[in-house]
Amino acid sequence: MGNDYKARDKFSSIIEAALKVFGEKGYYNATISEIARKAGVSEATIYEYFGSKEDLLFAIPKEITTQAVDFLEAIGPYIRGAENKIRTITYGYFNLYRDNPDYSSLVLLDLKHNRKFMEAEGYQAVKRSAGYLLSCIKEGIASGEFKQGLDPYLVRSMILGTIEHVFFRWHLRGRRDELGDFVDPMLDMLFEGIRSEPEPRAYQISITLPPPSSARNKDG
Amino acid sequence: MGNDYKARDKFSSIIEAALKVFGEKGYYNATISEIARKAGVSEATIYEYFGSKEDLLFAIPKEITTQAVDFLEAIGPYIRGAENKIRTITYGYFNLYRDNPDYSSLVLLDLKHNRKFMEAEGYQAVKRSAGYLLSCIKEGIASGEFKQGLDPYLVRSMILGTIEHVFFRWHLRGRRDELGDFVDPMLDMLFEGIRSEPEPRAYQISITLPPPSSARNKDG
Amino acid sequence: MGNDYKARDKFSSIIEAALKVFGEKGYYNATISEIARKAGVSEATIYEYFGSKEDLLFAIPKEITTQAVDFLEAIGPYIRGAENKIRTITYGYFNLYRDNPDYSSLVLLDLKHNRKFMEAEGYQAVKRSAGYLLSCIKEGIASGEFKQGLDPYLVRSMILGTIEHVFFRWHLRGRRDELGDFVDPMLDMLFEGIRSEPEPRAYQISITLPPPSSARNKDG
Amino acid sequence: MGNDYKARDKFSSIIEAALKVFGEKGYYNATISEIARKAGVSEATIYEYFGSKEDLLFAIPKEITTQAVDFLEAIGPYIRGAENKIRTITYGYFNLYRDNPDYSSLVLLDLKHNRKFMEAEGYQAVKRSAGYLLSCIKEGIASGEFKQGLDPYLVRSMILGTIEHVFFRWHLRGRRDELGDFVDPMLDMLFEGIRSEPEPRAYQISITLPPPSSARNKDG
DNA sequence: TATGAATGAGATTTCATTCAT
DNA sequence: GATGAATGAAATCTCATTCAT
Repeated sequence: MGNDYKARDKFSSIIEAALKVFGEKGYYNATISEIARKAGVSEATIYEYFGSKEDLLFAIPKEITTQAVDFLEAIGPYIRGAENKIRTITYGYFNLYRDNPDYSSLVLLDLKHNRKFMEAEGYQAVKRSAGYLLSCIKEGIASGEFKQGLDPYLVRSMILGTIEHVFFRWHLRGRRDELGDFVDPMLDMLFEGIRSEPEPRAYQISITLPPPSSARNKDG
Repeated sequence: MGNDYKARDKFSSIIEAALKVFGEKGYYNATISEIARKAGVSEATIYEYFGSKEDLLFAIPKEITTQAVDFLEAIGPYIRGAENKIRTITYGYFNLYRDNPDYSSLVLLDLKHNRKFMEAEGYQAVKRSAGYLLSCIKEGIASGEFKQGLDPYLVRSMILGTIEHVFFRWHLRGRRDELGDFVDPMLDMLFEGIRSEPEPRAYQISITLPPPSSARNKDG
Repeated sequence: MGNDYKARDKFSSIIEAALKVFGEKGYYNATISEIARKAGVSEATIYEYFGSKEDLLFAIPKEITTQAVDFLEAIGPYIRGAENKIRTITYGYFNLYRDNPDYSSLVLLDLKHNRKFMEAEGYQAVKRSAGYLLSCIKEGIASGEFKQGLDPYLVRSMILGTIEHVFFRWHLRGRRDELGDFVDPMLDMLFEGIRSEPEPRAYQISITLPPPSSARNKDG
Repeated sequence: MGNDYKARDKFSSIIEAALKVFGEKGYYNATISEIARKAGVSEATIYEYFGSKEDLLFAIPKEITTQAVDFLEAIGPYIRGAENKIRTITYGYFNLYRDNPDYSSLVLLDLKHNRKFMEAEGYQAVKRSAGYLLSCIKEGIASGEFKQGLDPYLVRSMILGTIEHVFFRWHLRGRRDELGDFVDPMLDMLFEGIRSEPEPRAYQISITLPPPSSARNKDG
């Protein structure tokens, strides 16, 4: 048990070190040796826990994304309306990426480009999160909140694509500039564009006509 | 002249081979040796034309993107309205990425993540194209086509982010599925969301009143 | 401890192999691959112990020269007179070069021409030994053993230059001919040339005069 | 003939460029390409004139040393005494090395370490010059100017070794410091050490004695 | 379980040299 | 004779990975 604890410790410190090193230098320019140094273990130890460099890469999102999605799915039912759910999820991404820059760098600059990742276990968490977002969009269409005939995949691509694009530029420019809150403005635009038109309603108009007068007769 | 022709030939066949190999395997997994084989030249010859592997990578967008941007900027003035201009540019990206999948793979999976690329000459063309898109968005805001107070950078991020995200998935899924035309639906949503509201108009309502009758008095 | 022993072993066998290969072929014509083969390790192992080919080159004199200089400096105080000290040092060089032909080849044919070596750590030992020789020459001048006004640097250059030149020729001629002991003849010449003149002494002369004769008076 | 002239021109400019580049960077770090650039010809042209990089290296001393030796040998007969001849030769080396630093760098740092050079044609000139110096030393011994029993090879090694050593250090220290005239002091020491002792001569001493006086008689 | 030490397998890059024009 | 263009042949160095202890 003490061993388990220590093992968990090592496992975590390796993941943590890998996250930092991968995030800073990118997968290909990172070396196992540097990760080992930063984790305070030997290189060989890393291979005790992870089968290969790539395995280690793939293990990272599994740890982090799972937590995030669990949370989002847990609070989902308590939020009313597709727009609000989507807003919550989007902020989930935003906060996750902003507060863990190494992680977002890793995901956006390394993981996303790795075809093998799609076959790895860690990809499931990512998929779940994207699937959850999709289901909320579909819900909005089904409930009539959003226009009928919308392509929910495209809507999701717009949301995720925008987030990724903005963070992308942020990373490539060295995270220098402040990341403003672009989520609300983005969703405002988007919802404005996809919200269903109000039904043409019949308005009740009451008009009180003045009593006919002689003057009136004259005019007539 | 014969020489020039041959030299240009080699130059092009190296670029072409590099595009293909980089596009397929990614920068780090591509080898000069494979590019040389595919181009039908020796490895050393590649180094005659390009100083290093990275130089070769950077030389590709310079060749391709420049052409595309030149074209867009040339026809720009003949297109009326910000929406139309933006639509044209977006289709420019779409067609370029769809018709040159190796190129889009290269740009989206390799070049964009390379910080050094931002300092390379070839980056200028990419920047010009993004700058042109931005100016059209600004123009739409200035002309009143789009809502006042819009963040043009965010709008651009939405457009580019969506395109990139969709192509991204396409590449990662092995370009299996058909790429539908998502540009029009996307822009429809977006324009709907950012177009200025029509001014509240005064509607003319004509009412023909029935002549007052005794029955009426009774009712009242 | 077993590990230390083995590591020291490898370190030494690499140094030894490098000494031999560099000594035989010269730095530029030697290859890491041959050194590795001769040392019985892989090429990569060499890079575990030495950062680069040049580092390996520079590591050799550090090992060897240090020992030699330590010895000379240790026995220095027990030797009386500048001439004797210089003779001892010169024989130190002579024996070192003669008994370690690969080493002298290395030093004379490779190291001495490497400007970077002058900035490397291993150069210190070489410098110390030359400095020690210089100080003995200065001592001889100060004590009056040698002529006043001598340039001690020039004297040192004559000693070292002669040694180097002779070994040089020896190496270039393939170490065929026997290396006679040229140290004593050389120093005899040199000391003869730089030793102070003996003070002009007063000689005692006895003359026995013949008795004065009449003849003599006539002459006068 | 015009062609011959031009050809000679190219030949010379290649030699000149090679001298400069080899002298500055050393043989191994020099490239044919740089020499070609500096000579204003194509790389291929160099191979028209010289069979290989090494041939080019060896061709340099042939040109330069031959001239110098020719001159020395020509004036030799007009100089009286071995010491004077040796002094003249030594100054010949000194001036040649000092006035053509690229050449001395080349000779001392590259050529001298090249065993193949000893088999090359250009080596003959070097050998002639050393042989001439040796013959002058032998002449001095034979004529009785120098001590009998001297090893003329050792004397030559002392002279050449000293010169080389001093220039060596000069080059390795980047030719920063002024090169004083060390030839005269060096030869003064050396000649002092090898000059034959004057024969013990019979000196003629005349003494004029005072005439014998009465006082003398008393003393007797 | 943990690791120090060792290495196999390549990749990039460099240049002297050749040859068709 | 001159050369632009092409390349064969290596060499250094890097790292993920393994294994005996």
